[in-house]
Amino acid sequence: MEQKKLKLVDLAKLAGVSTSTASRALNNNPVIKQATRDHVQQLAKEYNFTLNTAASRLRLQKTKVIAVVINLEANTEQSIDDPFLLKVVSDINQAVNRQGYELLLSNSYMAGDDWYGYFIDGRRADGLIVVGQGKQQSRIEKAAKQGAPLVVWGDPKTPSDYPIVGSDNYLGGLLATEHLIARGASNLLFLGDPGHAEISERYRGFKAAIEQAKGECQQQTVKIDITSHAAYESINQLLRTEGLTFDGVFACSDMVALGALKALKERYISVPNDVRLVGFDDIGMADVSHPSLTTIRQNTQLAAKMLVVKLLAQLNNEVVDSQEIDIELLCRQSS
Amino acid sequence: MEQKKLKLVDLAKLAGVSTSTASRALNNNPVIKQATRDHVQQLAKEYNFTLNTAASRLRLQKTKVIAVVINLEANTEQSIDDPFLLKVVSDINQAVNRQGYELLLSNSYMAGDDWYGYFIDGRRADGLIVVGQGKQQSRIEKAAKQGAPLVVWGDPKTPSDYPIVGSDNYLGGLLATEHLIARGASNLLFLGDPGHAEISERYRGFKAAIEQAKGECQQQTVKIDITSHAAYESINQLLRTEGLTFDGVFACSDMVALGALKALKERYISVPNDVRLVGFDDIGMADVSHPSLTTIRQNTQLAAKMLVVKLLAQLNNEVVDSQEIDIELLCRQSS
DNA sequence: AAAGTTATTGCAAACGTTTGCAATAACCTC
DNA sequence: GAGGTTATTGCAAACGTTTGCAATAACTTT
Repeated sequence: MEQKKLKLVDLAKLAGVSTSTASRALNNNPVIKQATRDHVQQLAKEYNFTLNTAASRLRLQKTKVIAVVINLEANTEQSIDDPFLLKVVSDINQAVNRQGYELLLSNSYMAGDDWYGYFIDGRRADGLIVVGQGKQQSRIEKAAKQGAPLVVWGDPKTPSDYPIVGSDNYLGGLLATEHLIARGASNLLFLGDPGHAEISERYRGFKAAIEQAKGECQQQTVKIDITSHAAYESINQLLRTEGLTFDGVFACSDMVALGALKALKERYISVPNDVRLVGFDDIGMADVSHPSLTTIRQNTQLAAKMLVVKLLAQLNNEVVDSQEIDIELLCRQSS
Repeated sequence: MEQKKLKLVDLAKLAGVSTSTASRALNNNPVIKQATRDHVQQLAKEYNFTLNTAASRLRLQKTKVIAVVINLEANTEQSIDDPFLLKVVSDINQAVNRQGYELLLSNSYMAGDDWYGYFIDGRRADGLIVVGQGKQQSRIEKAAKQGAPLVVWGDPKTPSDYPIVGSDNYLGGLLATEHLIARGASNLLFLGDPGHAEISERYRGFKAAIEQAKGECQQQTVKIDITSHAAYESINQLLRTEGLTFDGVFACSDMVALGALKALKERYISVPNDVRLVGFDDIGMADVSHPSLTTIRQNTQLAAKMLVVKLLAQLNNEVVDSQEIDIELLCRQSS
């Protein structure tokens, strides 16, 4: 069953041409006569021929691979299991493939701190997509400074030497909060970690909306890790110690919102009647939860496409900027 | 900033040894004097030296890469966004890295039908982990027959030429259903697609539990795609046309369970009082939903580890079998 | 101190592509 | 049909490692 692997030279022999001709024929090089090209390609199909990518990469000095690295601080942040992040990765995977590249999935465990050395010098990938700005960007900056083709999913407003693609988080926060106010909330709670780049923009939007309301609104902020569990705990805690001191919640992510929702429901606080709740992301669960979750939808599919396009542009030595992706308020039952 | 990439021969020159010695020193080959090894490794660190993996792979004829291919029929099944599948991939990623391998994330879009040719002959990876048996296993079988080192996440009871790692789905179905009955349900509904390998085992467990109950139980089956949306729709439909004809639901996955839960809550049918509900998987949301979801927990972390171990064993020419991973009933509020 | 071991290093070939350049084949033009 | 142009092909080098084998260096032993 297991046959000897066919090499280019063998295929060439079968076709009765030289290796160079075979190579060019496979790559559809127009310098080769059409008939010869067809013949070689036909044989390649017939014999299930595949190029040895290792050899090819060595010779070409490029890999046709894009590395995706998930950039999370180990302890406190969103975990790698966060459904939104995984969705982003999955969308990037699609986008990468559509451009004929392959996707090397990586985390800091393998790559260490020297991303340029590991991926680029090591010829593991031609470029990097970093998912998650994190709180600390030194590794990204270092890689960029060394000249790694690189693009980041994060907050596009952050000034940087490298392009960042992400949602308009400020606008998202603004719209979400305006919506809460419009729905009658006047004691607003922000649930999230303003120390985190993307979240801080959402927080800025939150504050701006309250500002606009000219003192009609109270606000408070509870700083938590970006997990549903932390949200659940902190809302519970808050209700226990202070009682129901708010009637509108802007959660920095849907997972956080769902954690909060659970805590509220357990105490028979009605959403949306007693408390209006808005999340962020529009993960699959937002629609399935009951009440379904009003949220700011991030267009991850478009974002993924832009990430890849911008990365390929860099490989092509073009200069590219950061880009904001439009968001959208999805009004559902929770508000 | 961008310096010329250091090659092994340059590093050797710096160390004052030959390329061969440098190579062996880096690989910690004991034939090289300890002092020399230290010296070379020290220099490598200092100059941030990285081997060119393309060259290395060409020479060694192996890649230290494992390909993960998500094997889903395009149209009807769980989507690639399914949180459980993504969790599995994420756990595999961890396990792969822990063994010093890298992970090439792939779907059938790139690999086409000839996985052996694409991954193995093409020297893109040393072995394959296939996630999802799917309904149709021909591509897997073909790759296995051609001698691809390969291991599958799926239903381990399926007879096969290749090792399958997965949960004891039959037992899971049995436990879930016994639990429903123990909680007083007697009109049971199975929600899922028994045409799918893993689900069919869960279904077998479901039927077995009912059998045990000696005619005390009624049963019905609603065949749906494995998505929360399909579940929501079908429960809605069922309630509309037939009314509440069941008091216990075994959903073939948590996403399905959550979709069902939403439909029930919208009609003010109490879970668990009117209807007891059990899911499968234990995704993150199971705990966050309200009521929290009783479910059969799949130990994906252990499974991922076993998948990788078994794949590496194959690379080592050992013969390996399928393996069942223990499951566990997590009793929460929905039952 | 010569001969025999053993520890350590270096030479050179090989892995399988791609491509610059030279060579040949095919076609024109007058 | 000789000379010129263009279309098509092949030769051979290069990409950067790793490793079998031969060579040398460093010890032992007598």
